[in-house]
Amino acid sequence: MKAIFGEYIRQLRTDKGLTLTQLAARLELDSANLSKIENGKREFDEKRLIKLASTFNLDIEKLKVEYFGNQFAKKMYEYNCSTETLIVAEEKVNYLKSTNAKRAQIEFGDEK
Amino acid sequence: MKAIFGEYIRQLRTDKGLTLTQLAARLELDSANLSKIENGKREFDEKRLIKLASTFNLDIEKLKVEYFGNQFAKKMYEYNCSTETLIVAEEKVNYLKSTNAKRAQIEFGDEK
DNA sequence: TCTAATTTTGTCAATTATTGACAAGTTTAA
DNA sequence: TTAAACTTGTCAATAATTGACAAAATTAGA
Repeated sequence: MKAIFGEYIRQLRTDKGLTLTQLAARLELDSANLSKIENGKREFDEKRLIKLASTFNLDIEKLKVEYFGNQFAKKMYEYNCSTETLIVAEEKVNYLKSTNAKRAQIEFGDEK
Repeated sequence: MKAIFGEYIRQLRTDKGLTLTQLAARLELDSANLSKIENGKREFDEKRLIKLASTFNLDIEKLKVEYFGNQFAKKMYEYNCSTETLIVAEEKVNYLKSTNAKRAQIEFGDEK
């Protein structure tokens, strides 16, 4: 289990036998900063998820699960949130989807 | 269902018959900015959760559920994350708790 | 209607956070 | 050793957030 996203990147990288410098070049960042990311001292930026996926041939959907899963876990750990938080989050995301689906229908006038 | 935290604040505020100015004073912010928060145009800052709880006599744990639940839902909606994300988040937060509990034991030398 | 209170919107400087970059250090493995 | 790989520290540049205020719009009561 990798509960820090950087650990996950390090795993991918070392499995493929890449150096920090090599992967950093692919991701367009400094190798020193990639080192910090892998060691949990900097955040990995959302905008590089796609590059990461293509570099390692990963399913972007699964990568997002890993990335945001870590992010939420970190917050919850930091603020000592109850697991109820996640149930509520699920309700709310479903609610957002349903209301915005409706809104989109109205906006595009395809309510039939 | 309130899927925007600001809507939740507005509900609390109007239920208690407070004006923006009155609540803003309690929360130590500008009423214009509180208006934006309630309308989802600015974020409510974590550091004011405690003031919010005490103003409305809310259980801080429940308030955190509401706050972070909204926050996670927003991210998931924005990035179109699968609900699998939340399952993974739960696993990871449990993992963090168990490993850091262990680490704390080692640090404080109270492994007995 | 008129008016005062309330709320909303726009703007912008100040603060704060994040990032990119580079140098200098340490560790690792041949 | 020593060269490559990795880590750490620093700092200016950039970006994001915040606080503050003015002005406009809305609402509610007289």
